[in-house]
Amino acid sequence: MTALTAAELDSKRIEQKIKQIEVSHFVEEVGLIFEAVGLPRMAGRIFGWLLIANPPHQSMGDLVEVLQASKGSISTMTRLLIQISLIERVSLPGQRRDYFQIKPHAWSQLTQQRMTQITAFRQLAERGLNLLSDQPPQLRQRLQEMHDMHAFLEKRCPYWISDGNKNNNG
Amino acid sequence: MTALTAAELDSKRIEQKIKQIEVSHFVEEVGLIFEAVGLPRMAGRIFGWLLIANPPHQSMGDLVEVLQASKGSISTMTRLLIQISLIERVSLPGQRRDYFQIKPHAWSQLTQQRMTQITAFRQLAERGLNLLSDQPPQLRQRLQEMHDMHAFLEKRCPYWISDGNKNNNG
DNA sequence: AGCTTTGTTCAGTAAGTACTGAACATTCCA
DNA sequence: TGGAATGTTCAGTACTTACTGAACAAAGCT
Repeated sequence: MTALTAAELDSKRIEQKIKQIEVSHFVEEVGLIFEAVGLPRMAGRIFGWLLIANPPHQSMGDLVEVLQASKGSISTMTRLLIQISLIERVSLPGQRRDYFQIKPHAWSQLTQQRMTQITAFRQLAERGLNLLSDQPPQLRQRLQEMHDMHAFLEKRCPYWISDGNKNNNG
Repeated sequence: MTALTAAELDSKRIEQKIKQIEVSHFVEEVGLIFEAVGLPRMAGRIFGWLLIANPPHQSMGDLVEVLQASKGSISTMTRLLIQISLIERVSLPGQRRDYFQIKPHAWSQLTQQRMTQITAFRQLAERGLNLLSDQPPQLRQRLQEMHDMHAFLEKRCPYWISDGNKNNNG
Protein backbone atom coordinates (compact mmCIF):
# COMPACT_ATOMS: atom_id res chain seq x y z
CA MET A 1 0.00 0.00 0.00
CA THR A 2 1.31 3.38 -0.91
CA ALA A 3 2.34 5.84 1.82
CA LEU A 4 0.25 8.92 2.40
CA THR A 5 1.44 12.22 1.09
CA ALA A 6 2.19 15.06 3.47
CA ALA A 7 -1.02 16.77 2.38
CA GLU A 8 -3.00 13.62 3.12
CA LEU A 9 -1.37 13.37 6.55
CA ASP A 10 -2.24 16.99 7.30
CA SER A 11 -5.80 16.37 6.23
CA LYS A 12 -6.08 13.33 8.53
CA ARG A 13 -4.67 15.29 11.44
CA ILE A 14 -7.25 17.99 10.93
CA GLU A 15 -10.00 15.37 10.76
CA GLN A 16 -8.81 13.88 14.03
CA LYS A 17 -8.69 17.29 15.67
CA ILE A 18 -12.28 17.94 14.59
CA LYS A 19 -13.29 14.51 15.86
CA GLN A 20 -11.74 15.22 19.25
CA ILE A 21 -13.58 18.52 19.53
CA GLU A 22 -16.86 16.83 18.59
CA VAL A 23 -16.25 14.14 21.20
CA SER A 24 -15.54 16.75 23.83
CA HIS A 25 -18.70 18.69 22.91
CA PHE A 26 -20.77 15.52 23.04
CA VAL A 27 -19.43 14.66 26.50
CA GLU A 28 -20.13 18.17 27.80
CA GLU A 29 -23.59 18.11 26.26
CA VAL A 30 -24.47 14.90 28.07
CA GLY A 31 -23.18 16.59 31.22
CA LEU A 32 -25.52 19.51 30.68
CA ILE A 33 -28.55 17.35 30.03
CA PHE A 34 -27.83 15.36 33.18
CA GLU A 35 -27.68 18.62 35.07
CA ALA A 36 -31.03 19.58 33.58
CA VAL A 37 -32.61 16.45 35.06
CA GLY A 38 -31.10 17.11 38.48
CA LEU A 39 -28.01 14.93 38.30
CA PRO A 40 -24.45 16.20 38.71
CA ARG A 41 -22.76 17.38 35.57
CA MET A 42 -19.70 15.25 36.21
CA ALA A 43 -21.90 12.15 36.33
CA GLY A 44 -23.19 13.13 32.91
CA ARG A 45 -19.73 13.67 31.53
CA ILE A 46 -18.67 10.22 32.74
CA PHE A 47 -21.78 8.72 31.19
CA GLY A 48 -21.27 10.64 27.97
CA TRP A 49 -17.75 9.33 27.61
CA LEU A 50 -18.82 5.75 28.36
CA LEU A 51 -21.43 6.03 25.60
CA ILE A 52 -18.76 6.47 22.96
CA ALA A 53 -15.56 5.10 24.48
CA ASN A 54 -13.61 2.33 22.78
CA PRO A 55 -13.24 -0.05 24.48
CA PRO A 56 -16.67 0.47 26.11
CA HIS A 57 -15.23 -0.30 29.54
CA GLN A 58 -12.99 2.33 31.09
CA SER A 59 -10.96 2.37 34.29
CA MET A 60 -10.90 5.15 36.85
CA GLY A 61 -7.51 6.20 35.56
CA ASP A 62 -8.90 6.36 32.03
CA LEU A 63 -11.80 8.54 33.17
CA VAL A 64 -9.50 10.82 35.20
CA GLU A 65 -7.30 11.32 32.16
CA VAL A 66 -9.99 11.76 29.51
CA LEU A 67 -12.25 13.99 31.58
CA GLN A 68 -9.43 15.90 33.32
CA ALA A 69 -11.12 15.38 36.70
CA SER A 70 -9.93 14.40 40.17
CA LYS A 71 -9.92 10.80 41.37
CA GLY A 72 -12.22 11.80 44.21
CA SER A 73 -14.79 13.21 41.84
CA ILE A 74 -14.65 10.21 39.51
CA SER A 75 -14.92 7.83 42.48
CA THR A 76 -17.96 9.59 43.90
CA MET A 77 -19.74 10.03 40.60
CA THR A 78 -19.16 6.50 39.31
CA ARG A 79 -20.69 5.17 42.52
CA LEU A 80 -23.67 7.46 42.02
CA LEU A 81 -24.14 6.20 38.46
CA ILE A 82 -23.94 2.61 39.68
CA GLN A 83 -26.49 3.35 42.39
CA ILE A 84 -28.99 4.70 39.85
CA SER A 85 -28.30 1.72 37.56
CA LEU A 86 -26.89 3.57 34.59
CA ILE A 87 -23.42 1.99 34.68
CA GLU A 88 -21.88 -1.10 36.17
CA ARG A 89 -18.51 -2.10 37.46
CA VAL A 90 -16.79 -4.98 35.69
CA SER A 91 -13.56 -6.75 36.37
CA LEU A 92 -11.38 -8.27 33.70
CA PRO A 93 -9.29 -11.46 34.18
CA GLY A 94 -5.79 -10.72 35.38
CA GLN A 95 -6.56 -7.03 35.84
CA ARG A 96 -6.31 -5.23 39.14
CA ARG A 97 -8.24 -2.23 37.92
CA ASP A 98 -11.97 -1.94 38.09
CA TYR A 99 -13.66 -1.02 34.84
CA PHE A 100 -16.91 0.82 34.28
CA GLN A 101 -19.31 0.44 31.41
CA ILE A 102 -22.84 1.39 30.43
CA LYS A 103 -25.29 -1.02 32.02
CA PRO A 104 -27.36 -2.97 29.50
CA HIS A 105 -30.92 -1.61 29.37
CA ALA A 106 -29.82 1.44 31.32
CA TRP A 107 -32.63 3.35 29.64
CA SER A 108 -35.24 1.02 31.03
CA GLN A 109 -33.90 1.95 34.43
CA LEU A 110 -34.11 5.64 33.67
CA THR A 111 -37.64 5.21 32.33
CA GLN A 112 -38.47 3.35 35.53
CA GLN A 113 -37.29 6.32 37.52
CA ARG A 114 -39.43 8.66 35.41
CA MET A 115 -42.35 6.39 36.23
CA THR A 116 -41.60 6.57 39.93
CA GLN A 117 -41.79 10.32 39.70
CA ILE A 118 -45.15 10.15 37.93
CA THR A 119 -46.46 7.86 40.64
CA ALA A 120 -45.31 10.37 43.25
CA PHE A 121 -47.27 13.11 41.48
CA ARG A 122 -50.38 10.92 41.30
CA GLN A 123 -50.14 10.03 44.98
CA LEU A 124 -49.74 13.63 45.93
CA ALA A 125 -52.83 14.52 43.90
CA GLU A 126 -54.76 11.88 45.84
CA ARG A 127 -53.65 13.39 49.12
CA GLY A 128 -54.75 16.79 47.90
CA LEU A 129 -58.14 15.41 46.86
CA ASN A 130 -58.51 13.92 50.33
CA LEU A 131 -57.84 17.32 51.85
CA LEU A 132 -60.61 18.79 49.70
CA SER A 133 -63.02 15.88 50.13
CA ASP A 134 -65.64 18.20 51.62
CA GLN A 135 -65.33 20.83 48.88
CA PRO A 136 -67.41 21.27 45.72
CA PRO A 137 -66.11 19.76 42.44
CA GLN A 138 -64.95 23.10 40.96
CA LEU A 139 -62.47 23.48 43.78
CA ARG A 140 -61.25 19.92 43.36
CA GLN A 141 -60.81 20.15 39.61
CA ARG A 142 -57.22 21.41 39.85
CA LEU A 143 -56.25 18.27 41.70
CA GLN A 144 -58.52 16.02 39.65
CA GLU A 145 -56.66 17.11 36.51
CA MET A 146 -53.31 16.44 38.14
CA HIS A 147 -54.55 13.05 39.33
CA ASP A 148 -56.11 11.97 36.04
CA MET A 149 -53.15 13.01 33.92
CA HIS A 150 -50.69 11.15 36.09
CA ALA A 151 -52.89 8.11 36.59
CA PHE A 152 -53.20 7.97 32.80
CA LEU A 153 -49.44 8.20 32.26
CA GLU A 154 -48.81 5.73 35.07
CA LYS A 155 -51.08 3.16 33.46
CA ARG A 156 -49.06 3.31 30.25
CA CYS A 157 -45.59 3.43 31.74
CA PRO A 158 -45.08 -0.34 31.84
CA TYR A 159 -45.81 -0.50 28.10
CA TRP A 160 -43.22 2.18 27.51
CA ILE A 161 -40.60 0.02 29.13
CA SER A 162 -41.64 -3.28 27.57
CA ASP A 163 -42.41 -1.86 24.12
CA GLY A 164 -39.22 0.13 24.18
CA ASN A 165 -37.24 -3.02 24.85
CA LYS A 166 -39.10 -4.96 22.15
CA ASN A 167 -38.03 -2.34 19.65
CA ASN A 168 -34.46 -2.89 20.67
CA ASN A 169 -34.70 -6.63 20.31
CA GLY A 170 -36.95 -6.58 17.26
CA MET B 1 -80.22 25.64 65.52
CA THR B 2 -78.84 24.49 68.82
CA ALA B 3 -75.42 25.74 69.98
CA LEU B 4 -72.52 23.33 70.14
CA THR B 5 -71.42 22.00 73.46
CA ALA B 6 -67.97 22.80 74.78
CA ALA B 7 -66.90 19.25 74.03
CA GLU B 8 -68.10 19.57 70.44
CA LEU B 9 -66.27 22.85 70.07
CA ASP B 10 -63.07 21.27 71.37
CA SER B 11 -63.47 18.40 68.96
CA LYS B 12 -63.91 20.77 66.03
CA ARG B 13 -60.86 22.76 67.05
CA ILE B 14 -58.79 19.60 67.12
CA GLU B 15 -60.11 18.60 63.68
CA GLN B 16 -59.16 22.01 62.33
CA LYS B 17 -55.69 21.77 63.84
CA ILE B 18 -55.20 18.38 62.21
CA LYS B 19 -56.45 19.78 58.90
CA GLN B 20 -53.98 22.65 59.12
CA ILE B 21 -51.10 20.27 59.74
CA GLU B 22 -52.17 18.10 56.81
CA VAL B 23 -52.37 21.16 54.59
CA SER B 24 -48.91 22.26 55.67
CA HIS B 25 -47.50 18.77 55.03
CA PHE B 26 -49.12 18.66 51.62
CA VAL B 27 -47.63 22.02 50.67
CA GLU B 28 -44.17 21.00 51.86
CA GLU B 29 -44.48 17.68 50.02
CA VAL B 30 -45.23 19.42 46.74
CA GLY B 31 -42.20 21.61 47.45
CA LEU B 32 -40.02 18.53 47.85
CA ILE B 33 -41.26 16.88 44.69
CA PHE B 34 -40.63 20.09 42.75
CA GLU B 35 -37.11 20.09 44.14
CA ALA B 36 -36.71 16.49 42.97
CA VAL B 37 -37.50 17.51 39.40
CA GLY B 38 -35.04 20.39 39.53
CA LEU B 39 -37.37 23.27 40.38
CA PRO B 40 -37.02 25.47 43.46
CA ARG B 41 -38.75 24.25 46.57
CA MET B 42 -40.50 27.57 47.12
CA ALA B 43 -42.03 27.34 43.64
CA GLY B 44 -43.43 23.97 44.68
CA ARG B 45 -44.80 25.29 47.92
CA ILE B 46 -46.57 28.09 46.08
CA PHE B 47 -47.97 25.60 43.61
CA GLY B 48 -48.99 23.22 46.36
CA TRP B 49 -50.93 25.93 48.14
CA LEU B 50 -52.63 27.05 44.93
CA LEU B 51 -53.74 23.44 44.35
CA ILE B 52 -55.86 23.48 47.48
CA ALA B 53 -56.48 27.15 48.26
CA ASN B 54 -60.01 28.51 48.56
CA PRO B 55 -60.55 30.74 46.70
CA PRO B 56 -58.31 29.18 44.03
CA HIS B 57 -56.79 32.58 43.24
CA GLN B 58 -54.41 34.05 45.81
CA SER B 59 -52.66 37.39 46.03
CA MET B 60 -49.00 37.94 46.78
CA GLY B 61 -49.93 39.05 50.26
CA ASP B 62 -51.94 35.85 50.76
CA LEU B 63 -48.99 33.73 49.64
CA VAL B 64 -46.54 35.66 51.86
CA GLU B 65 -48.80 35.10 54.85
CA VAL B 66 -49.70 31.47 54.28
CA LEU B 67 -46.22 30.32 53.26
CA GLN B 68 -44.34 32.57 55.72
CA ALA B 69 -41.99 33.70 52.95
CA SER B 70 -40.57 37.05 51.84
CA LYS B 71 -42.22 39.19 49.17
CA GLY B 72 -39.05 38.97 47.10
CA SER B 73 -39.12 35.20 47.10
CA ILE B 74 -42.83 35.03 46.25
CA SER B 75 -42.36 37.59 43.49
CA THR B 76 -39.48 35.70 41.91
CA MET B 77 -41.03 32.26 42.20
CA THR B 78 -44.49 33.23 40.95
CA ARG B 79 -42.85 34.67 37.85
CA LEU B 80 -40.94 31.44 37.37
CA LEU B 81 -44.15 29.40 37.64
CA ILE B 82 -45.82 31.70 35.11
CA GLN B 83 -42.86 31.31 32.77
CA ILE B 84 -43.12 27.51 32.84
CA SER B 85 -46.88 27.74 32.36
CA LEU B 86 -48.00 26.17 35.61
CA ILE B 87 -49.80 29.21 37.00
CA GLU B 88 -51.26 32.40 35.61
CA ARG B 89 -51.81 35.91 36.85
CA VAL B 90 -55.39 37.12 36.94
CA SER B 91 -56.89 40.43 37.84
CA LEU B 92 -60.29 40.87 39.44
CA PRO B 93 -62.62 43.82 38.74
CA GLY B 94 -62.10 46.67 41.15
CA GLN B 95 -59.07 45.03 42.73
CA ARG B 96 -55.60 46.53 42.71
CA ARG B 97 -53.93 43.33 43.72
CA ASP B 98 -52.73 40.74 41.26
CA TYR B 99 -53.96 37.21 41.88
CA PHE B 100 -52.36 33.91 40.94
CA GLN B 101 -54.06 30.64 40.15
CA ILE B 102 -53.28 27.26 38.66
CA LYS B 103 -53.27 27.48 34.88
CA PRO B 104 -55.87 25.26 33.20
CA HIS B 105 -54.21 22.22 31.62
CA ALA B 106 -51.02 22.98 33.49
CA TRP B 107 -50.21 19.29 33.40
CA SER B 108 -50.29 19.22 29.62
CA GLN B 109 -47.63 21.88 29.79
CA LEU B 110 -45.54 19.84 32.20
CA THR B 111 -45.95 16.76 30.03
CA GLN B 112 -44.85 18.87 27.08
CA GLN B 113 -41.72 19.77 28.96
CA ARG B 114 -41.05 16.13 29.74
CA MET B 115 -41.34 15.47 26.03
CA THR B 116 -38.87 18.22 25.23
CA GLN B 117 -36.40 16.50 27.50
CA ILE B 118 -36.97 13.16 25.75
CA THR B 119 -36.36 14.83 22.40
CA ALA B 120 -33.10 16.24 23.74
CA PHE B 121 -32.00 12.74 24.77
CA ARG B 122 -32.91 11.33 21.35
CA GLN B 123 -31.05 14.11 19.55
CA LEU B 124 -28.00 13.56 21.70
CA ALA B 125 -28.08 9.86 20.89
CA GLU B 126 -28.11 10.74 17.19
CA ARG B 127 -25.07 12.93 17.63
CA GLY B 128 -23.31 10.11 19.42
CA LEU B 129 -24.22 7.65 16.64
CA ASN B 130 -22.77 10.11 14.14
CA LEU B 131 -19.54 10.17 16.13
CA LEU B 132 -19.38 6.40 15.93
CA SER B 133 -20.52 6.12 12.32
CA ASP B 134 -17.31 4.32 11.36
CA GLN B 135 -17.45 1.85 14.25
CA PRO B 136 -18.87 -1.68 14.32
CA PRO B 137 -22.47 -2.22 15.55
CA GLN B 138 -21.44 -3.62 18.97
CA LEU B 139 -19.81 -0.31 19.83
CA ARG B 140 -22.82 1.63 18.62
CA GLN B 141 -25.37 -0.45 20.51
CA ARG B 142 -25.13 1.67 23.66
CA LEU B 143 -26.24 4.71 21.69
CA GLN B 144 -28.68 2.76 19.52
CA GLU B 145 -30.54 1.68 22.69
CA MET B 146 -30.62 5.26 23.94
CA HIS B 147 -31.84 6.44 20.56
CA ASP B 148 -34.50 3.78 20.07
CA MET B 149 -35.92 4.13 23.56
CA HIS B 150 -36.26 7.88 23.27
CA ALA B 151 -37.49 7.82 19.67
CA PHE B 152 -40.14 5.36 20.85
CA LEU B 153 -41.23 7.55 23.77
CA GLU B 154 -41.12 10.65 21.60
CA LYS B 155 -43.45 9.10 19.07
CA ARG B 156 -46.06 8.41 21.71
CA CYS B 157 -45.84 11.58 23.75
CA PRO B 158 -48.32 13.60 21.69
CA TYR B 159 -50.98 10.90 22.17
CA TRP B 160 -50.39 10.94 25.89
CA ILE B 161 -50.99 14.66 26.02
CA SER B 162 -54.12 14.53 23.85
CA ASP B 163 -55.44 11.29 25.41
CA GLY B 164 -54.75 12.66 28.87
CA ASN B 165 -56.85 15.71 28.08
CA LYS B 166 -59.64 13.60 26.61
CA ASN B 167 -59.85 11.74 29.91
CA ASN B 168 -60.28 15.01 31.68
CA ASN B 169 -63.04 16.13 29.35
CA GLY B 170 -64.71 12.74 29.12
C1' DA C 1 -49.80 67.25 46.05
C1' DG C 2 -48.76 63.53 49.65
C1' DC C 3 -49.72 59.07 51.30
C1' DT C 4 -50.69 54.22 50.95
C1' DT C 5 -50.61 49.95 48.75
C1' DT C 6 -48.61 46.72 45.86
C1' DG C 7 -45.14 44.35 43.29
C1' DT C 8 -40.16 44.41 41.65
C1' DT C 9 -35.29 44.63 42.16
C1' DC C 10 -31.14 43.39 44.06
C1' DA C 11 -27.29 43.52 47.73
C1' DG C 12 -26.35 40.62 51.23
C1' DT C 13 -26.15 36.22 53.11
C1' DA C 14 -26.97 31.32 54.52
C1' DA C 15 -27.02 26.95 52.87
C1' DG C 16 -26.07 23.46 49.75
C1' DT C 17 -23.51 21.33 45.92
C1' DA C 18 -19.75 19.40 43.93
C1' DC C 19 -15.21 19.54 42.96
C1' DT C 20 -9.92 19.01 44.35
C1' DG C 21 -6.29 16.50 46.05
C1' DA C 22 -3.94 14.79 50.25
C1' DA C 23 -4.29 11.14 53.34
C1' DC C 24 -5.58 6.72 53.88
C1' DA C 25 -6.92 1.71 53.17
C1' DT C 26 -6.53 -2.24 50.43
C1' DT C 27 -4.44 -5.38 47.35
C1' DC C 28 -0.87 -7.18 44.64
C1' DC C 29 3.98 -7.78 43.37
C1' DA C 30 8.92 -8.54 43.95
C1' DT D 1 8.93 -7.14 54.27
C1' DG D 2 8.51 -2.69 51.56
C1' DG D 3 6.84 -0.51 47.56
C1' DA D 4 3.57 0.34 43.92
C1' DA D 5 -0.91 0.63 42.16
C1' DT D 6 -5.58 1.42 42.85
C1' DG D 7 -9.79 3.15 44.79
C1' DT D 8 -12.03 5.56 48.89
C1' DT D 9 -12.65 9.14 52.17
C1' DC D 10 -13.13 13.65 53.56
C1' DA D 11 -11.37 18.49 54.90
C1' DG D 12 -11.16 22.38 52.43
C1' DT D 13 -12.92 25.36 49.13
C1' DA D 14 -15.11 27.56 45.07
C1' DC D 15 -19.26 28.14 43.21
C1' DT D 16 -24.21 28.20 42.86
C1' DT D 17 -28.75 28.58 44.53
C1' DA D 18 -32.29 30.72 46.69
C1' DC D 19 -33.89 33.16 50.30
C1' DT D 20 -34.52 37.85 53.09
C1' DG D 21 -35.89 42.38 53.39
C1' DA D 22 -34.70 47.22 52.36
C1' DA D 23 -35.02 50.30 48.68
C1' DC D 24 -37.41 51.47 44.89
C1' DA D 25 -41.06 52.17 41.16
C1' DA D 26 -45.69 52.39 39.87
C1' DA D 27 -50.42 53.04 40.56
C1' DG D 28 -54.45 54.36 43.07
C1' DC D 29 -56.70 57.06 46.65
C1' DT D 30 -57.74 61.17 49.28
